[in-house]
Amino acid sequence: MTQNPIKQPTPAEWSILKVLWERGDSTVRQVHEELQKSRKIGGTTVLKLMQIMTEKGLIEKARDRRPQRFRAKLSRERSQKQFLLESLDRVFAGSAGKLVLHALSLEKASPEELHQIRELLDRLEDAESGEGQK
Amino acid sequence: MTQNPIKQPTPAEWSILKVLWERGDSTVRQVHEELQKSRKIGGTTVLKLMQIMTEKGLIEKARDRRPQRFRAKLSRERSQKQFLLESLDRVFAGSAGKLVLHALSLEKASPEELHQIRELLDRLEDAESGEGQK
DNA sequence: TAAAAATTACGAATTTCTTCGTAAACCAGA
DNA sequence: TCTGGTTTACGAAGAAATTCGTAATTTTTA
Repeated sequence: MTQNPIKQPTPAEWSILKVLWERGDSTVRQVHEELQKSRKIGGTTVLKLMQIMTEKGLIEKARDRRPQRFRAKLSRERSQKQFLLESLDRVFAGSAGKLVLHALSLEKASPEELHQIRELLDRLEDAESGEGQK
Repeated sequence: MTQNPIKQPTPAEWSILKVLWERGDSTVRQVHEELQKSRKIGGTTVLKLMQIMTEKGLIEKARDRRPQRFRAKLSRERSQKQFLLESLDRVFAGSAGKLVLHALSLEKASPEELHQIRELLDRLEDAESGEGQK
């Protein structure tokens, strides 16, 4: 077997992963400093969380020398996609379209992003129309 | 004050809400029967969950006569939107565009949905272009 | 190298979620 | 009305998530 059934990160774990993705491999101290900017949290709490995440396989030690550095094992993109896949069933009854429509209606996407979305949409609809004549 | 800081439903709670949304106001027994189609779960477990959900304000009694009926307090749409709003920060670092792009790339939206998405996109980009000259 | 500082391990308390057993309350038919 | 089945309340156990204190270990520095 390769990997245990991939477990979704918990909210606290997402916050740690976010730091690792944004500033690259980091020590516990660095992660702690970053998290403290947005909320009160103890240093050993962060350490413990990161130890558990290591057991779970969410992160790994980037090196063993003493101020250990950790890195996220999965890319941000991969993790986000996984998150959406699981949310689809639980929250949107499988309807990806509903999900997208709701997300768009939040009106929080930038013009550039809207443009990218349109391009992706074009590709998807093209693929769609070609489908019939296989 | 009106409402406590809206708490996201837990996975088990989503599954109960789904039943209430899909078959309308229901008794504990009815919800239980529905849930059992997809997984093993005790009757009193469902009851307890629904009692807690009532305390939290997620659902409410539709009537008090003995086989009590419950209804979801928030619409499915409202709840889904709320879910996305919270996911945005936690998972997508605020980028709604990223969220939509990932969701689309799952390629799980139907042609009709893609069409609806395009229409919404048109409206959003129109609004966007008009923006500059306020 | 010894003391101080930083880092890590360990264990445990707390909270939330999920689960259910048991008992109380209620209702419907005999 | 009595009684048996249904429905509801209550309490509590077990698992997962979050939190941290204390102690052990390692590194730094004086």
